[in-house]
Amino acid sequence: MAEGIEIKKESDLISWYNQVVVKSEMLDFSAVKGFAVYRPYGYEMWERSVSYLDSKFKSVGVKNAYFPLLIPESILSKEKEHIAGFNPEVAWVTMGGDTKLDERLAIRPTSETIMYDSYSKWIKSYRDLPLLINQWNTMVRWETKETRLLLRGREVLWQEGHCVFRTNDEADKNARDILNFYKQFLEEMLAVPVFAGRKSESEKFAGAVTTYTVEAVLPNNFMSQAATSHNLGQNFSKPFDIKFLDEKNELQYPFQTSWGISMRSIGVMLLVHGDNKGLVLSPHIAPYQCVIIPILKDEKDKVLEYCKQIESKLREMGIRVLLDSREEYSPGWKLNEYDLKGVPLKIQVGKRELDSKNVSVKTRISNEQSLLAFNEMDRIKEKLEEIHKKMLENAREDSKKRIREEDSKERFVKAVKDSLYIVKASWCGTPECEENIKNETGATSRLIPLEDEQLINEKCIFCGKDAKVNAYFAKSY
RNA sequence: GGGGCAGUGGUCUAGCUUGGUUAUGACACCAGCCUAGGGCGCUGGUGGUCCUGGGUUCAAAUCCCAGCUGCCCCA
Repeated sequence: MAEGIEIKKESDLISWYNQVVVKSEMLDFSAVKGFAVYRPYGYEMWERSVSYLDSKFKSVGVKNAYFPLLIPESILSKEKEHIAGFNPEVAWVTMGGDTKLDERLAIRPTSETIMYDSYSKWIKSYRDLPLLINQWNTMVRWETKETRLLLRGREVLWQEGHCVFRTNDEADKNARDILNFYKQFLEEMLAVPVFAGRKSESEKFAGAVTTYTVEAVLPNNFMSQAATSHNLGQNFSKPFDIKFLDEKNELQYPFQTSWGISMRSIGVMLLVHGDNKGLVLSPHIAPYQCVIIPILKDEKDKVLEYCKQIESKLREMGIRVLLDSREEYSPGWKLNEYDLKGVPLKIQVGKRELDSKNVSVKTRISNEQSLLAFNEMDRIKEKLEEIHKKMLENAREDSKKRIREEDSKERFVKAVKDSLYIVKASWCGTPECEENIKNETGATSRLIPLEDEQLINEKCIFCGKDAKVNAYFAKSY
């Protein structure tokens, strides 16, 4: 069983993070660098995420399918920017048993190429469009830098949606609609507020026309990309020879999107909400929303019987509840254990509660304890909703405090270099300027707001040329 | 890509500088007793490729080299 949290969140964020993720029994390291083990407690959060998102995707007509893990090099290389972007981090299969393969096979770093190879066979007429397909799978990118549980692994659990449309407008709308689903997921399920925007030229997906992104603010003034959605234009339909005949009997190249969210989003949630006692989970994602801890001293059997009544009542209400009646652990031990695991509500029940037909309810976020009558238990449901709302609100306020508009280059460089705060500033948007910013500060542009905004300054914060957009700058995981 | 730090029963660790008896302690785990409103207590017990491989040596957890894993810094 897990022990206490020794490393504080504020003193060393990553050590703290590794500690709570492992000790809460969500994930573990494996023998291979960058490949994590997802234990039941962690995997259940992913299952809940999958089920939420899957029904969102299906609500706009997207169907699930499954494409191969391995991609022949000739197919992966068809789109030039795409292969240039991914080549350094592709893992290759070169042997089949003892035999060297004639053509090496890439373990998918993403599936645009293998899927569009099929799409070119399936799409013949405007009647075949739109084609809306998603797959839940894992991909492998051979990260050479440091890897981190959930945040940057070599194998990533995710979904990738790949849609094909007749017009650019339809494609762009799809990319934005999905981005909106991601934003809803992060806020409604994980209580993680995000900023939506688009990526700069150098940060966008290899082969995309536009990459939309949702980014979360972290407690160390980093930003983390929680999901992306790409408008691919005709950049893939042309090299992959995906064509359809329109109503006028003319051959056209369709417009495509691809979009994905990974289990990193769960990691971001842990960073945003966790504290020195462990995880803090939104009731919407928590495997257990509520744990009952019996105080088994006087009238043990009656107390236990009462606990079971409470358990079944909560279960009837559709609440995910755990009654932990193990006698080998003390109540105090259990309180600490479920704090570590982030359970939103703890219900303590002993002789006192039995006699008064009450339950004592304690929240994870504020550790406030209150008394609730047995016949008022409907309020638990409200309490859970309040907790989620409060978590989102708190995180939103915290995010805002960490962002500042800036118009002095000197302060900009210092702020992002030392992660003092996240900077929003006017910017020229060119790859050269971004490269220089990265070299000097270690930070990059994280997003450019979607709506047209008034420029903070006429000139670029860094190079002083004419500014084109406002952008957020921070280091990232 | 370059550099640095770390790795000792399940967990955290002492020992390493200066090689030498049976590898230290705490927690966890198991048995029994005892307890119970924020990590109870007592007694006894199980558990070790000292990260892996090689080298130096009469002798390596300890010194040297390489690799693996984790973390940090620089490009």
